Amino acid sequence: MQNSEFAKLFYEISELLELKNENPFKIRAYQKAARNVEDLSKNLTEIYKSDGLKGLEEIPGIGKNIAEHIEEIIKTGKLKKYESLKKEFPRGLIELTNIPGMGPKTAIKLRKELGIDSVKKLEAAAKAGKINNAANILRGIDLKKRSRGRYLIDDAASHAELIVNELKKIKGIKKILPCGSLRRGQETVGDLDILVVSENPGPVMDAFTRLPYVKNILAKGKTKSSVILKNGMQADLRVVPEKSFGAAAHYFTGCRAHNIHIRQLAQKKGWKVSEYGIFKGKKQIGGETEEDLFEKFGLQYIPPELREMRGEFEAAAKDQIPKLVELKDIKGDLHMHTKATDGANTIAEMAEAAKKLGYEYILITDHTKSTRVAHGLTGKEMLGHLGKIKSIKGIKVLAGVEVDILKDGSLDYPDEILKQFDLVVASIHSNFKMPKEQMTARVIRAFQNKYVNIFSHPTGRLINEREPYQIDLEEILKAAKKYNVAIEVNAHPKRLDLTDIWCKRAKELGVKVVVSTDAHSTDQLQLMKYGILTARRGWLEKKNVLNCLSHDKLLKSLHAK
DNA sequence: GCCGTTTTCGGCCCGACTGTTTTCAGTCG
Ligand SMILES: Nc1nc2c(ncn2[C@H]2C[C@H](O)[C@@H](COP(=O)(O)OP(=O)(O)OP(=O)(O)O)O2)c(=O)[nH]1
Ligand SMILES: [Mg+2]
Ligand SMILES: [Mg+2]
Ligand SMILES: [Zn+2]
Repeated sequence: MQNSEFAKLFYEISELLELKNENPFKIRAYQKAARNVEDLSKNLTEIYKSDGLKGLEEIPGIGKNIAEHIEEIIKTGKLKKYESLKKEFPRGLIELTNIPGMGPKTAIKLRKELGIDSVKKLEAAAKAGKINNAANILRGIDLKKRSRGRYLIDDAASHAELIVNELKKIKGIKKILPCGSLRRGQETVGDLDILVVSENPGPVMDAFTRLPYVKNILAKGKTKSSVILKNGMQADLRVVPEKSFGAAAHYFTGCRAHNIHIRQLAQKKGWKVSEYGIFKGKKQIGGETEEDLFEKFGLQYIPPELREMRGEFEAAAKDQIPKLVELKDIKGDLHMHTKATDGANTIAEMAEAAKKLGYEYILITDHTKSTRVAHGLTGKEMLGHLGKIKSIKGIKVLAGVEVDILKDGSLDYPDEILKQFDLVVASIHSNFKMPKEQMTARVIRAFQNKYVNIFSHPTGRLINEREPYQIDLEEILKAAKKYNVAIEVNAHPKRLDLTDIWCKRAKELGVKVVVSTDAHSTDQLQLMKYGILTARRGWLEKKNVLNCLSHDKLLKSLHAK
C-alpha cells in the first residue's frame, strides 16, 4: 500500500471518529498522522520491513496504536477498527458533513431524527419541507455539487488577482495580501484567503460581498467574510488593523499545523499568539510584522513556502533556513516546444519571448517520432528543424530534444543522432501502466545512455486528471546522481513534477535539479514562477538548480558524464 | 491517540460567524 493510501485511510478514520463523537484530540491525532505520512518520502511498508514497529513510531505523530494499525494493514491487508467504524457510519453520512456548514453533530442528528444518511435523502427531505432551514441546506448541496474541489495554482492566482484589483479601489485599505495555500505556493489551492489592512472594516466587507464575481455569501461579519465566486471557488476575507498585520498575515498564511506550533511556543513562554498579535496578558508585545513575530521567538524568518511543519522551526532556531532559489536567479529555460511539433510558436518567437524575460539561453526540445499525438519528428526532421536556428542577438538558442524513453528503456533516437544535440531531455510518454520495478529499470536504463542529460516530468502525473505512473523515485534519484542526470521540476501548474517533497529529497541526495516550463507557447514561458514555488517548497537553493548557472557552466556540469 | 530537558498523566491553538443560544454549541478559518 502507498503512503498516500495510508494517509487517506487515517483521514477517513478521523471523519468516522467525528461522527462517533470521539475525543477531538484523538481525531486530530489521526489527522496529524495522516498529514505526516503524506509528507514522507520513504514508504511505510519499507520502514516497517526494515525497522518494525519501532521504526514506524519514530515518525512524528505516530505512536504505539497507529503503528500497530499500519502493521495490521501490512500483514492482513485490512484494519478491523476501520471496518467496524465503516459499518456503523455509512459513506453517505460522511458526504453530509462535506456540505458547507454541516458538521458531524448535525449529520448524526439528521439520521437520528429523520433517518437521513445520504445527500440524496437530505435533498428530498429539504424539498418536502421536513427540515428547518431547508433553503440554506439546498444551497449548500448545490454549492457542493458545483465545487470542483482543489484548484490549480495558476487558476487560483488569477482569481486572487481579480479580487485584489477590485479591492484596491476601496478607500481606506492600507494593504492587501493573498495568503493561505496560495501564498505558500502549494501545488493545488482549496480556496482564496485574502488579508486586508484597514481601520474601518465595514465598507470593505460591503464591497467584498458585492463584488461582481460573487455568487453566494456564506458569512459576513466585522472582521471576516466568506463568499463563493461564480466559478465555484470560495474566497475568505479577513480585515485587521495595521498593528496586527504581521500576526494576521502569519495566521492566514498557515499552514494550520505551523500556526498551532507557534501558538504552543507562545504558551511555553507565558504568551499568547492569535491573528491579532503576540500578547503578554492583555498587552500586545509583537506581531506588527511577520519578521517581528519570528524574531520575538528567537527564530529566523521562515518564508511562506516553508511553513508546512516539515522541520522549519528546528531549522529557524538553528539559523539554518536556506536562502531559497528565486525567479530572478533563473538564467534560462530548458524545456519548450515549437510549431514543429505540438507548440504554437516558432523557435525565433520563443527566443524573443525568452529574451524579454531576461534569460541568457533557452533549449528547444521538441517531441520525437514515437509521440505521435504531438507530431513527433524523426531524427532527420529534428536536425533539419534545429538547423534553422539562427543566431539571435542577446540570447543563446540551444539545440535540444525531448526524446521518448521507449518501453524497454531504449531511446527514440540512436546515439549518432542524440550526440548532435547540445542537451538531451528524456521523458516517458507511453506505456504508463507497468509494474514499479519495470518502470524504474526502464528509466535507469535511459539514464545510462551517454547523451541523456535531463529527466523530464519524472512521474507523469497530471493534477486532477491522471495519477503518476508507478516509479521508485528514491532509486531514480540515486541513479540520477550516479549517471549525472538532472531531474526536472516541470513548472506547468498541471504537472509540478517533481513535487516539493521530492525536491527536498533530491537536495539531500545531492541530485541536480532543473526548473523548466515545458512551454507550448510564448506565454507559457511565464509559468516558471510556479516551478520556482515548488522548488522553494522543496528547500532548494540557487546552487541546487542548474539553470541558475550561466550557459558555459551549465553545459560543463551536464556534459560531465 | 500522541507526547515529554520542569510532566509517563494530563494536557492538547485561538478566534469569528451563525443560529435561537439568553450565555452557548456547532462549524469553520
Ligand atoms: N490557528 C489556526 N489557524 C488556522 C486553522 N485553520 C486554518 N487556519 C489558518 C491557516 C490556513 O492556512 C489559513 C487559511 O485556511 P484554509 O482553510 O483556507 O487553508 P489553506 O489555505 O492552508 O489550504 P486550502 O488550500 O485552502 O485547503 O487559516 C486553525 O484551526 N487554527
Ligand atoms: Mg485556503
Ligand atoms: Mg480559507
Ligand atoms: Zn515537453
